[in-house]
Amino acid sequence: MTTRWLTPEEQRAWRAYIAAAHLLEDAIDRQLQQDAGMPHLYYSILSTLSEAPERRLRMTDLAEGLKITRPRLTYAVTRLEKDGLVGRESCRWDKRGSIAVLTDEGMAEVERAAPGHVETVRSALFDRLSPEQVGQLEEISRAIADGLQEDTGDEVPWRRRSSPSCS
Amino acid sequence: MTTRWLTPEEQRAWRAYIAAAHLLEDAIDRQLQQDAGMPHLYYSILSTLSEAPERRLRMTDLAEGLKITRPRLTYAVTRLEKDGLVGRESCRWDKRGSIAVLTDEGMAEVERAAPGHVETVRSALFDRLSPEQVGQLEEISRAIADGLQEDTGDEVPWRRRSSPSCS
DNA sequence: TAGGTTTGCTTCAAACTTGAACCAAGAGCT
DNA sequence: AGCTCTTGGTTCAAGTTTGAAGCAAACCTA
Repeated sequence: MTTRWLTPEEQRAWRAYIAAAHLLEDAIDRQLQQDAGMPHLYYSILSTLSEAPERRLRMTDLAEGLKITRPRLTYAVTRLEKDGLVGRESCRWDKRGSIAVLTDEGMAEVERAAPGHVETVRSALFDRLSPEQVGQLEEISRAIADGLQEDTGDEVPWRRRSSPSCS
Repeated sequence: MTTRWLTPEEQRAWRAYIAAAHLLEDAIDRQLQQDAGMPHLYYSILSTLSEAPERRLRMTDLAEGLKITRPRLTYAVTRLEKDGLVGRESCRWDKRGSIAVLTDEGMAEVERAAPGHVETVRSALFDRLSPEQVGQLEEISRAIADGLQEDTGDEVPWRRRSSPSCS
């Protein structure tokens, strides 16, 4: 089958998206690196844990939630552990399992860094968009994510993982 | 001033965006790595050069166009040069300058890899979006990019760089 | 309950990215 | 010309990411 090339509109959209994505991720990484000494992903890990029940999550769940590979998460958590911001516990129900726990220090760090981070996200993104555009962005993002996950889609509600606290 | 936290809509949009961006970039990187043995950025470099006049561009212009840092570009071009896909020329008007040139082999490689890449972009992104959404995505991306560039904005049409070909 | 497969996570080497430091060449004074 | 400041590009060390192994604990299925 002959290639369906991108239309001019699609090309423009694609290039604009790539550029914006680079610029945005850079801006956010830079701000967090400055202000909290860690890249965006690491902050996301802390932030995700801070909202989880008992501030703890299994590695795999964390990786899945953040859409990153497990080796990447392992590396990140190892560093955050060295910094004293997270700890690891083993799961007593599944001895293979490893659970990341946000320490008090980690929680404090999230709370300290959050305002600056939010301010950056706001000024770089939401201050530039109309409320309709915010909705559109969500729609578009979901469409993309849904499409890319349906292949890998472990959407099996039964066979659920162990309880979050796992304790 | 007290932090203006994200509204629930903004939070949803932000998270959806982060997830989609990760998934999309991963999918594209994976495909290109498989099919062309290089990450997305490297392909973008080749692709950008392929459309430039005389297939050549100054390093700084290339870095600016792709919104990446110069060290990153230097590293990438060094590798692509080792692979024989690009070459470097020095600019005779500005002896500091370095110009990346797409080789014939590089051009062939872009042409070989393009269909698969486009197919991936299409199936991951554009097949999922309505024409209106494509327009919205472009708008949103431009709003973000414009906002983030106005600080750094070298939007000075005079004081232009040397001619693209620089020869 | 033994054997084979899958799952959860880590480890490893190689590739990539980052920010600071560096160097040489242009530009703007005086 | 000489001096300084900026610009274009690379280099370097430290940090991060990747994909392929590796390993042990579950999960079959017989």
